Amino acid sequence: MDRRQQKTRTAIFKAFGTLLGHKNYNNITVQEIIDEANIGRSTFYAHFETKDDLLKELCKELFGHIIDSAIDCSHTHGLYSDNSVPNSVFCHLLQHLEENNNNVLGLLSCESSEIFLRYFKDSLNELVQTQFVNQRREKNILLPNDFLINHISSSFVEMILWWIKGHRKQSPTELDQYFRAVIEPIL
Amino acid sequence: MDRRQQKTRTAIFKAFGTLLGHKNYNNITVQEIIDEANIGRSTFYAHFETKDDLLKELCKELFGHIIDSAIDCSHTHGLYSDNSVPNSVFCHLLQHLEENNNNVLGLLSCESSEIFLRYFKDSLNELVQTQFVNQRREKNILLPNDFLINHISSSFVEMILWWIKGHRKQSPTELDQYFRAVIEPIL
DNA sequence: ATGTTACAAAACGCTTTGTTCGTTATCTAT
DNA sequence: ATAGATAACGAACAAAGCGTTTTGTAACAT
Repeated sequence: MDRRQQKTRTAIFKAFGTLLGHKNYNNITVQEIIDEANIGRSTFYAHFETKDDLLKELCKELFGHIIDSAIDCSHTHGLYSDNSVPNSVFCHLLQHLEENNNNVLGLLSCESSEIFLRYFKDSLNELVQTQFVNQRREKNILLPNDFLINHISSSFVEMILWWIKGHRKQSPTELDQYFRAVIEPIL
Repeated sequence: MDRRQQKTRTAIFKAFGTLLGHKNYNNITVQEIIDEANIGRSTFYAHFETKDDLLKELCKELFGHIIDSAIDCSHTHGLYSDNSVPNSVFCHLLQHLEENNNNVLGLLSCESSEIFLRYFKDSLNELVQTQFVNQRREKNILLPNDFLINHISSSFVEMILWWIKGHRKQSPTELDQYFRAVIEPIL
């Protein structure tokens, strides 16, 4: 792919991320993104139809990578197959988050975090679907499968939100413990 | 209070609700609200500073009533004090929701439901805080209190979201069972 | 009945949006 | 190295939406 395209694309993403760091999504204008990215107006619209489109593409890249990495992880040393740390996809996810490549945490911490968390949850749902189908016991036979999946990924995402709002005082391992404590009893 | 004020206020709320029924919040213009409510432009701005302000006020009225009613309920026949149905604040909440006064369900079902759910969760947090403090056992001594509260109200709200997305096939009683099944094991 | 207050309607300046177009700079392939 | 393709620039544009102001009218409370 043309280097120029790649350059402007990342410039836009970076500028967008920077702005999100100290402004609400709704209050960011396209012009601000353009200025921050130092590109021409028509160039922006050549890459993205609207601001919403930019958001969607950013999320696609962001969470696409995260989930892919999680799936890889679960393939290489299998879910719950041994007790070595990290022993769950979620713990792996948490550590991946704390490494904070691509400034994921910055985006999840910003005023408009809700938007990203919602995308995040959708991605997670697919992951949980593939990972937890075989984890069910007789205990919860009365619970519909999709309810359970929704509950698990929601709990994870909302934990992240809580974690961030509390200024990330806990380590990934601690969070993983909390998460297990509320999820494993119902599996 | 002046009858005229009350009339326009409710007219605006109603128009806003109608529009939200088939348009995304972000794509609704003030002018559309004005036309739908059949009022003058300046009148709208005499009542609400912005569209966001209108949203906030609507949520305040909506969830204020719901939570108040829930608190009343818990006072009158006490939480978990007897086994009569409804025996939990949440079951009461669910039934209250299904009665659907003020078109709460309509708003929670619309494209912009996320916004309302977020307000809903904030209100719920306070409720859970007051109701669940004494419910803890030694079992979960390792879990921070605010984590638990967040987990409980998040789970409830996300269940509602799941319920609505699935076209509300379950009854309040069923939902209450699901909710207990994922919450009580960790208390 | 009277003073007060809310509403309607129109016009206003301003900001933001998304598009167009001619020019310039930078790439890729040969 | 060069030619042809393509991306970026930048200025200008119409259109849409916002929030304010003003003037006149109707409804209200007491």
